[in-house]
Amino acid sequence: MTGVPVMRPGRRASPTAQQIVAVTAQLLGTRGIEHVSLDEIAVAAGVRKQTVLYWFGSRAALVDTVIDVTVDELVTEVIAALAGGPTDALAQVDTIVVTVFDAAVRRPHLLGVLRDLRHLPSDRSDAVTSRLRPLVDAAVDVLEQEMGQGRIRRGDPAVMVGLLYACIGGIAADPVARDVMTPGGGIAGLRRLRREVRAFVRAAVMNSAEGG
Amino acid sequence: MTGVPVMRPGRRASPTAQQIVAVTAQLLGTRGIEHVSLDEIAVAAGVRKQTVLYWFGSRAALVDTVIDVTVDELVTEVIAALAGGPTDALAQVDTIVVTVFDAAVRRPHLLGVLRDLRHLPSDRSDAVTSRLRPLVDAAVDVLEQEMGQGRIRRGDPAVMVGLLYACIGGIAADPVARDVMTPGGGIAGLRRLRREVRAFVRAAVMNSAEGG
DNA sequence: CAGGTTCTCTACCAGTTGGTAGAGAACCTG
DNA sequence: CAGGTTCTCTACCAACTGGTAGAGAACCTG
Repeated sequence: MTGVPVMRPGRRASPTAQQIVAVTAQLLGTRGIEHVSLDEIAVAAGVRKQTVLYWFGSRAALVDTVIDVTVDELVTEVIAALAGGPTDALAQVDTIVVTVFDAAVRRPHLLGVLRDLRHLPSDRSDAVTSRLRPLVDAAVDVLEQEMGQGRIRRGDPAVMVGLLYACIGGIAADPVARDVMTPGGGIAGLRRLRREVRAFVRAAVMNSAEGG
Repeated sequence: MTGVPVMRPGRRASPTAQQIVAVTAQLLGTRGIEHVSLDEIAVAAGVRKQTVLYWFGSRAALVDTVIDVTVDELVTEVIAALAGGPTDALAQVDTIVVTVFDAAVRRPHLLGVLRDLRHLPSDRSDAVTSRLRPLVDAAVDVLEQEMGQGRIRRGDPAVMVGLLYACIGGIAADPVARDVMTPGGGIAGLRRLRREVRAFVRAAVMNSAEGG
């Protein structure tokens, strides 16, 4: 009987706990998962360190919660965008690009958390992979189907999905890539960048013989 | 007059110092720049912590050296490959993809170090960007030139370079992307992955109206 | 009022970190 | 032999880390 297993059993949706998760997501996503201490989290959340531990039991448990919440947020957003958009593959790829791009620019911590997974124990990245799995599988299905109809360039659809993720994620969370691309920056730069990314991805995925 | 400014003034190419740099590059690149202690570095290099500090003065100075050496190594490799290959843009892009891909697979720490820059002070990533600058500029020149001749899809060449980097770097150092793409793994998987990446990048960059 | 929930407070712990201090031992070179 | 270079040794330091302990104070609910 470990007193507090992962999270306080009572109301898990306590405003305080939610506030802690939100603040922690921000901090971990922007500064790096392992580069933020419990004290910093507590201060940023306007709470004492003991309150953080009261709700989550340990730092690791808090990090786990934050990762899960963050991934779910991203997945939910993408799925919602897909549901409200057109159904042909090229347009859907475009929808994903725009959705993730905007999310990455407006709330950089979303992809920042994903980026840091390589420094965490592998069971953590496995957990994230499994949460992304339905979305990935759906994307693979769409690509495969449209490959059969000649609208999408033939190739391994899973690799295509991975490369799409790398393209979009790279521009958001990688300072090297970002500096190379947008020396100036600013809103106009971002708009132009988004246009370029869309064109790049479209060209990479499209079957050039068709010209869809 | 601070006794030891950055590195011991004597023979900078001391075998011991070189060994320390090599070992540290491995460790930092695979485990994360901030996740390796001086003691671990010393043990891995077969040396005492004081010897590390004797040569580099501080951990930060050692990290700086390692980053510089690593980036230079990567740049040198790419430039050498470009010099020995064909001169048309599409083939050169392909050469870069293959070179960086192979480097990333065989010596993952090369891109691993680049990946971690976002957790370091910005002057560090600026230093890296400036070291990459000549290579980036050369690539931009090539792309611009071939855009004019219609062999490369029109667009912002700097963004294209950034996206190429993101594609290749992403698949090498990102466990999420990698798991998505190569659930099996193995040498055959890597070979197939490389083929897919080449095709993806080629399609993204090529002017589909030509079919080069 | 009783009792649980939520949260703060002070105080403390052991472990790890980067870094310092200073002496001494090999080793090579002039 | 003298003197510098290279490296090890023991010992220590302050700062910070995640985490514990236990008391107490608000607060709401029955």
